[in-house]
Amino acid sequence: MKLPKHYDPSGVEDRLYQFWEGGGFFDAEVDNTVEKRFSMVIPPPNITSALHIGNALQYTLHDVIIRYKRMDGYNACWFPGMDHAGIATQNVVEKKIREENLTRHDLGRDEFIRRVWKWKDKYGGHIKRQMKALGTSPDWRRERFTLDAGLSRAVREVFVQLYEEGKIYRGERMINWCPRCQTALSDIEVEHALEEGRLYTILYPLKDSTESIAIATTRPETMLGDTAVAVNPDDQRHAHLIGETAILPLVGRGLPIVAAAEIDPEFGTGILKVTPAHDPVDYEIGSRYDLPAINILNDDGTLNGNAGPYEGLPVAEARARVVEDLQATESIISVQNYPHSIGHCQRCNTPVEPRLSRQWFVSMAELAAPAIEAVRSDEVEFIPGRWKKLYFDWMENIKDWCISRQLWWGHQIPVWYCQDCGEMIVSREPPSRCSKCGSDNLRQDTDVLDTWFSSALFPFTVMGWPEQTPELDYFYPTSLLITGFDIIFFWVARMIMMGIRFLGKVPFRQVYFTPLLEDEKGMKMSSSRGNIIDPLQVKETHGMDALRFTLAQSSCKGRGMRVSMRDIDASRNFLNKVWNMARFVLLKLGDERPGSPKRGLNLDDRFILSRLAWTIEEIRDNLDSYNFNIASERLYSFIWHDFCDWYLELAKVRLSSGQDRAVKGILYYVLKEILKLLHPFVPFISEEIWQFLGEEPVSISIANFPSVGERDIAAEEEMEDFKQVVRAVRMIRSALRVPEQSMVTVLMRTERQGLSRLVEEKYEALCALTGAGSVRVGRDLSVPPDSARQVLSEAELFIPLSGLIDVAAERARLQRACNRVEVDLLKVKNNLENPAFIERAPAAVVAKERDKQEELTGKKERLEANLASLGG
RNA sequence: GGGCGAGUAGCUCAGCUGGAAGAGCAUCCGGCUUACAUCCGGAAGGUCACAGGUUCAAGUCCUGUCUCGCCCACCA
Repeated sequence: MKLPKHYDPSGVEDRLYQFWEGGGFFDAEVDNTVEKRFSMVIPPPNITSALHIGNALQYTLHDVIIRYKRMDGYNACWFPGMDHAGIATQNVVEKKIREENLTRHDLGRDEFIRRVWKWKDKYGGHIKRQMKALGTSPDWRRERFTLDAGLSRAVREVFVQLYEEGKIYRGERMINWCPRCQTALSDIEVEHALEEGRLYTILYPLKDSTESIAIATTRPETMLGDTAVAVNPDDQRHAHLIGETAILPLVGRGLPIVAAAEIDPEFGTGILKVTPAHDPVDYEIGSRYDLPAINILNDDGTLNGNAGPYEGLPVAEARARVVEDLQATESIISVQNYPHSIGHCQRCNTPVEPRLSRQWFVSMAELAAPAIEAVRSDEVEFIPGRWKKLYFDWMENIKDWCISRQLWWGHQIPVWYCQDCGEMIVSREPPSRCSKCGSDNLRQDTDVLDTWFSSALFPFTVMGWPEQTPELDYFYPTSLLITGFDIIFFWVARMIMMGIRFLGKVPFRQVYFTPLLEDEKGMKMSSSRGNIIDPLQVKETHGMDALRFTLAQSSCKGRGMRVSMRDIDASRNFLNKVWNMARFVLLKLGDERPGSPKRGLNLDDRFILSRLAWTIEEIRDNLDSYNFNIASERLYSFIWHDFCDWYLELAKVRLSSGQDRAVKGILYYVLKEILKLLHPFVPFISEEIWQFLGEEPVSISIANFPSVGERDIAAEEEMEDFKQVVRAVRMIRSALRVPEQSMVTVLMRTERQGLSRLVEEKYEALCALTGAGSVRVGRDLSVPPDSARQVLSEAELFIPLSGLIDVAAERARLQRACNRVEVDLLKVKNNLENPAFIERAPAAVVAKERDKQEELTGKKERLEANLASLGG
């Protein structure tokens, strides 16, 4: 059986995935006899998700690491799962039933939830199939869903415990309300964006006076909820107003004028209208002075009965009408354009309304303290470390977390209210009767919990908590979390807090934050911008390995990484190279499967083994430190430039002369090592080739990851010399347009023993790799006067030219080379003529500088002589 | 208003603890050389954003400045 000429991923990938899954190669068992253990939990994708390039990146990096660890002898487990994604999923299903002209209210809660589950079974979890297409290797048997029975039980357990210790409470607070989703949101679910708005300055008359005060606002309609006016007590212009009463235009309500230090006298007129029910600052002031809070909004964002004649209008319309009416009474003295920041719902981008509302909250400060310490002490290590600062800034000023959502899809809050006596019962399981009055007329709180509440528990609930499972003993804390920095507050911080609180241990030892994906112009990739790369399409055209390799190779430590189709083309080309390299080796091997030779190694062998050793070391180091880009670059350049460009080309010569026995063994050995190194990055193609080899183990996914060998620096340096000779001959031939067919004699004059010996030893290879017909080496060669000359570090090459060369071009080239050398020489001279340098620089550096000077001087002389010989 | 990150070849980026500017793509020239034209060989291309400073020595360390990107913040 021979490898086909081109690697065709389609067909291969799916077949291999089935082979892996069927063979249980990704499964991990608790095994206390194995000390080396490694675990990760997936950032659970939403059930509504389709695989986009962003999660393709994250899952690829997960998979590189987990496969590497698995091969490296770790009992490595990757726990998969999915998130019920409260708002997102509910929105999708609501949209769907809208096609039947139904709202969720038409269906009722139970029926609606039944529909969502139905939807989940039918359409949800595409992403799981897509993760398989990507080649990811979690232990699928351990998959959990945040809303399944076990995790729901854990959620109730956590809720009740936090409630019992007073960390969860219910209260009326200023929250963010999305009028479209009709639910409360937490502060971090609000995204601020600068929008063009207007600043209106409105006159409020003073009671018992003919005077008015001017107040600036961007939201005139909220005046309907005004219950006071405030000024800064230190503001000389306005302090005298404190204690007086202003009259609210259009409404006529009297507003006490109070003092508030938070008012910036520089802004607007320095006077603030106070609307306690619809602004966080106003709420503060309101509660200080015990002012009434008048809510003017319905849940859907229209104005309510408190707005009098404006009742029923949406906010925007109400604003226009209020402005109109104010203008009619000439109460508006100025309107100016004023761009300002407006909060929007993260899910539906509707402007949110700050609003006073009765909700459930988690008190965070106490939970945060040990979580801050855990990161400060590197018990949880952040990589890159700069994200620590962001974490600390947020955690040290953490606000209470609004966890109740007025949705139906989610974990319903485990609180019941007695309809008879009003008692509130917080319980893990539904109570049958009221603990106070014994009534069975109980009703559960209708709200559900923020989706992130259950996500925060995922690292331990995925292992079966609150049961004391062997998995928790063995795999918790997990070793590593890989995620995006955009969910550092939503998820990472909360997991750390909950892990410490409920398990007494941090949930993970390290967090690697991936960069965010950008297109080739540096724009954030998003479907709305239309600049995304669709992984499934790439699978069709290039294969998933090409995508995986590109993503790993682009994953730098910056904030963003740019990826374009060109990069994926380049990866595809690389994999084609790998394929053909394997094809070549197998072609030469036939049915042989030689062992790796220990004796009879020549320079080429020693060179490639040494480069391999270095490459393995680099890959291990860089994977261990999550420098995926460097690891992939090292692998790429070893395979392509060390192995294919040099070792294989040299091997051809040796194989054709039929003299070398070691070469086949080395070819085969290095091929296998390369496949193993490749496997974490490009599992499909490496497995496919491995299967052709018929090697043990049956899957490369459980082969041993290569271990670091000894380097042979001398061999690498000697080979470097040889490469330089080859390159010099090629260059001079190319520059002078010596046709490929015409055999030339290269004369090499060198003082250096090593070089001439090398040329003699590798004479055949030198001719083969350069197209030279013959090479003569010696100190005193007689060089024909019309020779073209190439200067090597310690030698000169001549090609006798009987025919024509482009003298002018060659002279220009030499002149440029000469200039470059002169610049370098000048720098060296400056150093050496500087007494301070001689005195203070380390001796080794000074010696090196002297060597450099000698070398450059020689080079310069030769170049000049050469130039002269061209008649320059 | 604070904070973070980036500015190195036409493009995307390496360059770790300071000691002769690197790679890949793109470009140009030459090649179907017994695995690969998704390839091979060669070349060209850089005041390392700017200005100071520390040092014998600065993409590399320090201080400013500019440009871009992204977070956070209750100036209504």
